Amino acid sequence: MDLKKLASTLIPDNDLLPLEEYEKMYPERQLNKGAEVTRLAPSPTGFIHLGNLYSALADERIAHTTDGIFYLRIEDTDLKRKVDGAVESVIRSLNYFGLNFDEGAEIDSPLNNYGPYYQRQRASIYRAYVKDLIERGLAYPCFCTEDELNAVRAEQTERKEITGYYGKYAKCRNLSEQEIYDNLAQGKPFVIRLKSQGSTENKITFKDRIKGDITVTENDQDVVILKSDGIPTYHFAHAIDDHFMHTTLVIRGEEWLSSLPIHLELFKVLGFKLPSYGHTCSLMKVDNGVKRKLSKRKDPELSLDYYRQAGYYPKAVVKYLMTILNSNFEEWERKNPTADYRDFKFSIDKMGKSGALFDIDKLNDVSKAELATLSEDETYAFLKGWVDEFGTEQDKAHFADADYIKKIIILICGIGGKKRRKDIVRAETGVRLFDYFFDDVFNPEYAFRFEKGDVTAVLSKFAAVYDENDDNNAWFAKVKAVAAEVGFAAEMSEYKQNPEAFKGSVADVAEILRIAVTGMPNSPDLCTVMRILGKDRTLARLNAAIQA
RNA sequence: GGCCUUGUGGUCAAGCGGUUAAGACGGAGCCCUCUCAAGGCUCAAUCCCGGGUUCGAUUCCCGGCAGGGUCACCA
Repeated sequence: MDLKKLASTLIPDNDLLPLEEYEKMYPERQLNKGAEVTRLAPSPTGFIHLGNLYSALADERIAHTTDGIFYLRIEDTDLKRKVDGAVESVIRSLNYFGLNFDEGAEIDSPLNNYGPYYQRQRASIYRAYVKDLIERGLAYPCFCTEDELNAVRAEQTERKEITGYYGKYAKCRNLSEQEIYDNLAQGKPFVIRLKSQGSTENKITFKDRIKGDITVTENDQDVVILKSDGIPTYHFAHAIDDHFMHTTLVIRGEEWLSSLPIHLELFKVLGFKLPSYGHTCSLMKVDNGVKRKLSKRKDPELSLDYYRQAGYYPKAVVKYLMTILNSNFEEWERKNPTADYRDFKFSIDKMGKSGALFDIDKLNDVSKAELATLSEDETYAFLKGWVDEFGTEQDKAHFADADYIKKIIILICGIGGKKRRKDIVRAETGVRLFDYFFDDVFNPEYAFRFEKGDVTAVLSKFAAVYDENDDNNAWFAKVKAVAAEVGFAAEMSEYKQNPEAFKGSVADVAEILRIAVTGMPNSPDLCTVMRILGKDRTLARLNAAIQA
């Protein structure tokens, strides 16, 4: 068979360059020894999720801790799944979480020498190599229809055989020259398949950077490398792109492990050096007692927007992911409490081999700890940002008064005290902590645990002596005095020794005041709350509670 | 089902033939205290099962069992 003729019939393109030219166009990168080139290669199908961020973080950390390159390539070979704006969304999302690309699609960078970074724009490179494979007898056209393929698969399943296009099932593999040209003449659509040289008899031990040694069999499937629309499949594009873009380390989800044999064969027949691979395990969750992979459809917590809406501090999400990615990260952080997480020596060897359950409790803990490191200005800026986007109209109005809000932040976060408070876990719930400082949303439930007469006595007696200029000691002395007057123990120690002798304790008196002023039995330092509210509103609330 | 892969407290996990089997989150309790939060202290809780190998297995081997992944002209 005249393979040269077949190749130019199948791939008639006249804009293809000799293969050496492509090699020259994409020379070796000039990087330091040990520098890793990693990439995020999403399909523009929609929005990036937590799983993507998880592996992107590994990519980004590895590249940037080795003085390497982290780039963005768009795998848009499936036109059916393209969504407008997806690329910008990916970049924006990653930036929001503090990850930046050095190079790639839609990235403004002088390093963009390995593009185009959209696969659809790289068609001629792929086609040149497919053509070469055909000429070398390593690829062939296949005219099988979808129905035929489905029928074969059904038959294979029936007989409990391995499904796919291989061996005796590879009908078009041995088509005669005449049959091929007849089919072509009839205008039948075709795909190009790899003529696999492998055999499942042969085992290959492969070293994965995350999973360690993995035993796989050689590929024997005549996989499609060029689809009928002339665009390559993922497998082929992966081999070509990661070769020419000089990716040194491919980090991707473990769902790719099963197609690794295909990639191994592709790199081999193409004569390319194999990059190293690290297959990450998926984030899991427990659903009805069953552990399963986090799903885009079923699990809102997989969406990155979920975290933005819930008001998680972006760096907290990243740090949480770091704790799963490298379990020694937390220990390092305890030893270096003020260091930037980027100073941590990220190591691919420390990455876990099995899928971690997504743990919202842990995230919450990381998040509140992270928020507790911010100044009042930073806290204000963060909460304000959330309020502007997701808050109610009242929230927006409240947060317009920066000075007032900052006073509350200093109280709620314990800024300036010995120990920071960690009341704010995330903005969505944290903003609610401000509500009782605003009359328009203050809506107390007076759940007093004492007799009306005692409550009224406490409230009115305290109102009579309250002075907003009192410091905490003076203030508390007055609370104690009121307690004593109404038959409550002024000292906790006295009360504990002899509880029956009193109606309650000074703590209960404080509770009554607190409920009247904040509407809740718990709050941060009441004295400060009153001072922030100011004398008039404090007294008004005290009186309102008496009336109620 | 075939193939690949994983299996240490509820969760994330150190551990690499001999350990009282770290630590963190979560839980319980105590202390502190005007409540809450924070903080300090304490407690409960783990090596999937069965065979080997070995003086000795959580660690090595084999077999079960259980989980996960994957079997497209999607990536």
